[in-house]
Amino acid sequence: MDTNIFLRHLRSYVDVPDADFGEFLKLLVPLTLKKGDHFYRAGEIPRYSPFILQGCLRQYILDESGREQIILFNEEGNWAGQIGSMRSRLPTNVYLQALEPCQILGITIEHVDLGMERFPWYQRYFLKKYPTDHARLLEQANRLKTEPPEVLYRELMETRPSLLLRIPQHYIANYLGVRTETISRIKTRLVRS
Amino acid sequence: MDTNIFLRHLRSYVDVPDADFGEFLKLLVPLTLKKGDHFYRAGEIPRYSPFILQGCLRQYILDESGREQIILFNEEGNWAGQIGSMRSRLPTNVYLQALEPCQILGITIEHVDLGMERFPWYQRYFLKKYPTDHARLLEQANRLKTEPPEVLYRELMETRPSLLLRIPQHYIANYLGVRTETISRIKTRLVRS
DNA sequence: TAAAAACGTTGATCCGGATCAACAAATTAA
DNA sequence: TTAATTTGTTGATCCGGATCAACGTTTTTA
Repeated sequence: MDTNIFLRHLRSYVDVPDADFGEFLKLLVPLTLKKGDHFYRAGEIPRYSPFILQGCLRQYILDESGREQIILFNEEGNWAGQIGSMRSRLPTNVYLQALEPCQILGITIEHVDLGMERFPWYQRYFLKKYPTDHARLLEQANRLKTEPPEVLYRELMETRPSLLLRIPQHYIANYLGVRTETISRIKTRLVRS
Repeated sequence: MDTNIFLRHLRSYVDVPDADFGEFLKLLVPLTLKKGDHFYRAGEIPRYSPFILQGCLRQYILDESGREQIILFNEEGNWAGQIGSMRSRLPTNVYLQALEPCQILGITIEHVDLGMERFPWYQRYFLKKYPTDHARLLEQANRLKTEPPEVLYRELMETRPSLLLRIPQHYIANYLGVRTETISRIKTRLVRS
């Protein structure tokens, strides 16, 4: 199991001494998911926060009418967790599902705390990452509300081209808030021009 | 300056001993805002996180085209802050502006930490409030993207009727992602039925 | 308190995306 | 490897909200 991508992720935020990384890894447990598996469901309190070594997942909620609404996609090299829910012990209301076979490193909230006690850089990592993520998520949510779908789709092509290759198009459509037919038409429009 | 609303807010999350509250209040500083004042702007690191004793504010961002996009409205009895930005010392990218004359209790990040050391209930308050807020915000952002504006407007009438009375309608329109004319038409439709 | 600015309404027209339907292509499973 | 299921495309029609314009009302400010 190649944990290099995890080290690179951490180092994109803070300095991580080579010596620490091996120790730190002991706090996480390797897990695998089959395509379609749910890592957790709404109503549960997740046991692990998952870092994705390989694969792709989607987070979605069920609205009052029972329709799935995709909140975001997570690819390898990122966390996909509802860590807030783990910390507060309040059930989450999101579903986390593997869209491909996945290799995961899972960490419990207890080990998060342990890690922060032992490794000062891990604390700094949180301090830097959390508010940034939160802000970016809100901003993205705002774009989904205001920008026309063609702009959003072009943005995805530029910022996350891999996503468009690996994920069924109707998931993209759902995420962007349009029908899959509309994505089809956007694509032909983009090719023409 | 009536701080009762603040005590009630805290007590809606955790038990606060009467004796503690007076002490705790010393960690906050009373501030006032005139209508139109900005409490902070994008690019700044806010000095205080504001609890609103009286009044109403809006949080908005400026998109690449320079258009204002309202993220949310905050009325009295709530915090309106970008506390993540204060903690991480990274500049925020949101504007916080008073839509009415406001009475505020401001707290610095240093005093937040001090408060958490001194008052265990304040720690529990954070633990309970933060993830809940985060989740609710995301869910609301998702509704703005998926629900038709008439549904959203009716929801506002039920959940935040005071908002519709005190805020200019074009702000509501911006928040819901439609034009002010559309709100006009929704209102007449709702009256008819 | 008068003038200016901000705010809200109504009508006409236009357009983008939804919807429905039929079919094609690609995956998955038996 | 064939059948079944999932996924994607294309066309026709419809509808909700954008846009533009004109006007009325309310709030600000001098």
